[in-house]
Amino acid sequence: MPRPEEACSAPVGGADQVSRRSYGQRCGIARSLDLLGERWTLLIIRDLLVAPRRYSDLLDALPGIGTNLLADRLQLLERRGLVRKRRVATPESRVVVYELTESGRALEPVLHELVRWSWKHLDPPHREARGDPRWTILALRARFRREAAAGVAESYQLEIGDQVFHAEVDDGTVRTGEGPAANPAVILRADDETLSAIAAGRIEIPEAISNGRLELEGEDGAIRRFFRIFSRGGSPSA
Amino acid sequence: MPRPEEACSAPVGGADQVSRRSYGQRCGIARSLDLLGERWTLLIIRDLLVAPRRYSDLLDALPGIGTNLLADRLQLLERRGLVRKRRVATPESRVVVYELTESGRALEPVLHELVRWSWKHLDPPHREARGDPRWTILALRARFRREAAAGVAESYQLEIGDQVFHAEVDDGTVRTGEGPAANPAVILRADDETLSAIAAGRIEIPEAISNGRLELEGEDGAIRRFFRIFSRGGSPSA
DNA sequence: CGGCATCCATTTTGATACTG
DNA sequence: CAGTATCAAAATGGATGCCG
Repeated sequence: MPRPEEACSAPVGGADQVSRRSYGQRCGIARSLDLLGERWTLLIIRDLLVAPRRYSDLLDALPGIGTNLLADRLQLLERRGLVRKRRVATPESRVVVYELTESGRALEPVLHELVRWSWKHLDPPHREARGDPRWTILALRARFRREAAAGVAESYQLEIGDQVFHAEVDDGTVRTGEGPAANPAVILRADDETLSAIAAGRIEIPEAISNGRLELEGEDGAIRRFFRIFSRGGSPSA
Repeated sequence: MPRPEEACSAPVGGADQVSRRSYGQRCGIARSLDLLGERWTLLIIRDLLVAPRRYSDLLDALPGIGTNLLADRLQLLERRGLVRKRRVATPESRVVVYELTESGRALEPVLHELVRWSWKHLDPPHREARGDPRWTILALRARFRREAAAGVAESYQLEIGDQVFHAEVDDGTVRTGEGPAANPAVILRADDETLSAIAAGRIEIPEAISNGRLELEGEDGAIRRFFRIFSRGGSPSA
């Protein structure tokens, strides 16, 4: 006997599988998870949130995923309208990058809440866990407090391990990205483990500085602003 | 060759499986998904958010889960510290209920963001999808705006289909639950499909009233307050 | 009955090999 | 580099059985 939910799945595409498992519930959470609940999906979105990436970049950033699964997830995400595949013409050859659509980018608040939850309610990560500075940038964004950034317009440079990122704050908004900042008011240097521990609130800034694990360059006022803007508290619900 | 992540999983319990799949990443999102990413897990938490429930209640609310999986998920959630099993002594017999721990309840903002995302970025649900008024109550909570509730202290009664719920607003906080409100300033009556569509912003309130799909009792001022408090906008990120 | 444990058919997944 | 193809291992879904 065929299950009722599958009976009338709309025949949208061509050689579409008939049975992607759906919860079949009239509930925003269940319906979101119908699209996002499979393994790896949200992690792909996480990695694309920082910048568009190529297939092989994603493969590197997601150890264990397996080439077929990555291809499958990207196709699904594309059909679901969360990811777009774009051909970028470089001098030598044309490259394909995957980038988030607006719907995909709109998942950032969901991921912020997950990160915040992990800070408060999970044990510290295992030492052998793999890190990536881009994930730490996302954690930084989860600490962004719009109110504290009102009226501020300056940029910060973050040197995490051997990679350089920037955060441009402009009156209640942030934009983060790879590469150096144009005219940074603060330059922050730390290894990824240190900075992610600071973001999670597991170590204090003065402690990290005196340990030599965190280095800061810039005027005192700007440094204070930076830490006020990227400080904890943003959670809206009680 | 054994995978590195599995090499040193702490031998916590007794007959614990060695290999629950972990992403093995130093990233709050990945680590949260290590605990929450399996199928059904977040839906169980969703259902427990409204009120503690028994095994068979959950089985009813989650069609398709299968008895073994529900038992498995509940055990996992208990070991992970998100769910607590409690024996409640009733006159006739002792009953076991599952309830969220504080860490479990702390996931509510994550679920709110998922619901909000679904409103904006998903197509309307299929007509044959199964609904449950409790999910609609959660959607209502996702619309709660603390600022609009500042200084307000009154309660509302929601009659969804044949079930009755209450929402008590008290100066920037809400408490929702099953059963009637003590002294409701507003009584709202609608079927679940209507109210969930209103919550998602798919139909307007005046339209629903003139269709006879939504009924409101109470003073005009209180009704306006209700819809101001439970209105859209709460998303903190840009 | 409520609360699982067991068995088995399907799906998903992980890992590797292979191709344009 | 950007994927398919293939196949073994694990997770899931469904039915059924057990036990206070």
